[in-house]
Amino acid sequence: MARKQGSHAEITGPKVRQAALRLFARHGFAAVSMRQIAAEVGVQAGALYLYTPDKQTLLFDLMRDHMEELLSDWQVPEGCAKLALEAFTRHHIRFHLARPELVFIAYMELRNLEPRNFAVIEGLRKAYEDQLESILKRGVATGRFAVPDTKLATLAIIAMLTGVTTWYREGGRLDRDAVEGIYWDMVRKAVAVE
Amino acid sequence: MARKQGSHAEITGPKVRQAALRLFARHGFAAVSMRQIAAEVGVQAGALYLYTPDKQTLLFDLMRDHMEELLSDWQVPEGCAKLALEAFTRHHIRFHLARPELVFIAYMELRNLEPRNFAVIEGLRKAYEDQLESILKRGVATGRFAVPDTKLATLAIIAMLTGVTTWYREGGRLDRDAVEGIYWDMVRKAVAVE
DNA sequence: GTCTATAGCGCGATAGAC
DNA sequence: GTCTATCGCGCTATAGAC
Repeated sequence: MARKQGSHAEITGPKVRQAALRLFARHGFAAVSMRQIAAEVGVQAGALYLYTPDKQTLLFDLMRDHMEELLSDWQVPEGCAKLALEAFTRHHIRFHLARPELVFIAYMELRNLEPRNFAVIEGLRKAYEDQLESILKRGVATGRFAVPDTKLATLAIIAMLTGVTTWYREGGRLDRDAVEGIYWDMVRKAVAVE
Repeated sequence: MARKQGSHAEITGPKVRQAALRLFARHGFAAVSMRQIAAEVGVQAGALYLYTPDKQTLLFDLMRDHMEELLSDWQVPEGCAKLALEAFTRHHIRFHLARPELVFIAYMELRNLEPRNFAVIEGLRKAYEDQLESILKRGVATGRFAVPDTKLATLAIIAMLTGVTTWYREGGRLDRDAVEGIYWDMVRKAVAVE
């Protein structure tokens, strides 16, 4: 397919999303201007509107794609609930450490979504929580786990695991495998039958 | 002390802080304008500057006062590490559930602080984390707790407990005491010697 | 596809009347 | 202590040249 001089749509589109991702994560959606994003990409502000209808959609697309990838990347293992819980724990940490900026945005910018967009993201988030809760329920039903309230335990575990993104830094004291192991140890014990 | 007609400094000052608290928590610091705050208080935008030098200070004062109260409200119990950990857990949940808006702001608006203000808040946050870590270290030293890494466990526990503010609603399925008990059960088991 | 220019608006903060 | 008025600026989004 022929390409006009100065035409870089295939490159510039992703670069716009990438720049928005970095700046939203660093400064927050409301604090970032379209001019800043354009400067990061290396185009004029007006040119951004070739790649997104508006600033809100830029945010929503980042969050929706992130949540959909989180869900599609994960398959509940069938067998033993304990193995499923370990797989969930390790996958959650791996997935979140691999894309800290998206995680941060998906967590912090919910209130900047328009109501319709918010509902979509909340639905995806709920679906993800249900994955963990079903594992906990399974373990409780088979007597492998002891949790007083599966819904609350689901939220507590996800909060604990997601917190890893607030302090983990590449090249720090612990590598990713070590972090996974330590968190799994705490999760395992927290739901254990005494 | 005589009061001029139309003078309401003793009332308006706190109302400004209160309005800023509500609006920052709901929409985020960067998304809230001084005009919105003024409208909430029932004065004109210019009048706000009688009570704060600028918008940044309004945010910083809310966060600093919150963190200082969090610290001053808490005294580490001397004796048994397990009792100290239970006291910390229950106090953390009680304190956070009692002021969800301040908690939300202290957590979400760190990146909107100027560097000097950020350093102050980070210092207070670190001091609070140290309270919990010292309890965990004490328990590990006396063989009451088994945690592979006290620093990581500190952050994991705080993340888990603070997460309660994201879902707890007054008048919901569980009251505050029940929530405290359930979280304490998970924390207790997570650090337990097997 | 990207540019320049700009419409139309809201912002934080200040000045000065009352 | 609060008001009105305003400065100077930056914002999102669009129009139209190239």
